[in-house]
Amino acid sequence: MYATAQSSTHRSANPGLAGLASRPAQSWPRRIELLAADTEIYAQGERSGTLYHIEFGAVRVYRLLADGRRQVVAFHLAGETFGFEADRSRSFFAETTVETGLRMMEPGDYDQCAPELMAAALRGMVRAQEHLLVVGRQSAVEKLAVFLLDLAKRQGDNDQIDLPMTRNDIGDYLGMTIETVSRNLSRLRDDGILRLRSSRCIEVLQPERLRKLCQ
Amino acid sequence: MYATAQSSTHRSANPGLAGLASRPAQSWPRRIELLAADTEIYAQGERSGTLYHIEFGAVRVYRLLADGRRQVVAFHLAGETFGFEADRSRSFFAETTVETGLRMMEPGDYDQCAPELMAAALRGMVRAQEHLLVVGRQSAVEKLAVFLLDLAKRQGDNDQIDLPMTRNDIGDYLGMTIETVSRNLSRLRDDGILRLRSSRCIEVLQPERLRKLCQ
DNA sequence: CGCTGAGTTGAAATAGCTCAACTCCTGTGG
DNA sequence: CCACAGGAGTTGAGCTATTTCAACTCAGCG
Repeated sequence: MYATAQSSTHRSANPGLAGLASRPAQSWPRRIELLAADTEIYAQGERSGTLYHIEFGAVRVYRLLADGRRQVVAFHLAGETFGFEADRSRSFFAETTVETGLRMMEPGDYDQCAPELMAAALRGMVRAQEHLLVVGRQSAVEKLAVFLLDLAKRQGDNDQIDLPMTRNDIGDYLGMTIETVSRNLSRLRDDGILRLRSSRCIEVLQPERLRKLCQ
Repeated sequence: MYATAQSSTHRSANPGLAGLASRPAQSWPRRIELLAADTEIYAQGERSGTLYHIEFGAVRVYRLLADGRRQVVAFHLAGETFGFEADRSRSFFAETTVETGLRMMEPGDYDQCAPELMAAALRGMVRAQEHLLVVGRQSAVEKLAVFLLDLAKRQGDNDQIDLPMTRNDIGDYLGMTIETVSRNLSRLRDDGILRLRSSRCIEVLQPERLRKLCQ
């Protein structure tokens, strides 16, 4: 299931920019684990502790309700670190969304409490709370606009956006159905704001108008 | 605007139980600042750093959109600590929802990085992400059930729940309108699950049925 | 005792959901 | 290299939960 890798598709242009702090390279092991798309990294209830640094690819972190409804609480892209938990056991599931290269780190003890870990944890909290505003208080188009601009920024502010996840993932991240995602992307396309190069690649034609949609 | 206090209404029965870790008493100053209801504690953009420990009362932490839509990202009750930020400046607003007693602490430097602060920050992140599931993926009744059970637990699992906030606050916390909050509370009352003793006090008549609603 | 803000209830409007049909990739095997 | 199968995405039509707008009640307070 694992293999050591040095190349893959879906590589992000700009590691280090993104959400959670990137860490000094020497503290991460050399070895990169290559995981296929849709591979489980950890599951709710498992013992927590291990942190992960994404070399390339993307990861969804999510939670489930009993009846299968799913909320993706975060996507993590190349250059980002994830796996922080408050407890000894995982509160969430983590899976790759595309072929992904990971470095793993056993932080020994959280109480060692490196400042960078603290910073990353705090950033994770703020990101989650900002996401709450989007999910709770914005309309479908607004949600998509925020999502796309966030992705664009994390990929180095190209007007070409790579979507390393399905419409289903996006829907479960933004709290809406796959059909609503699709319809509203089409709407943004019809308005001349986006061009849908392929289902996994979007070109932003009018960034200002997209930005205006975020409020 | 401030005064030193030793008593107030809306005191929570069970400090220390709640969301963010309570800290060793000696690290907090003796002095309690008394704030009236709806008093600003800090605003978005202000310099961050200060942490707050709630002696009694309640606080809402929220974010605004340009057009005034509001998302309450967290309520904090007696015994809880709040004020963590990832940045040098505040990402959120914090206000009292009722008359509240606070102790303030300048943590000098976050990089000192006490393990308890790390733990509290991580719990904050997990709470926010769990809240995301509720806001993004649950129906109005389900949201209210989760909200009430959470409040009950934090108040010591009485079947009497004190609501130290308005319907507006609740709606902005759960991502719904004040009318939907009201209608669904009435519905739970009509179903015999709740008794609305007053607009700020709810008695849970059938906890199991309420729990079942959460999925 | 009446005023005011909070909460409740009703009716109509609507954004997003559900169900269903259809298209379009993509990748696999002949 | 092509054909075809299956999954992912799109589009349509009708439905429904929630919102919006409005009227009304109630509790607390000067």
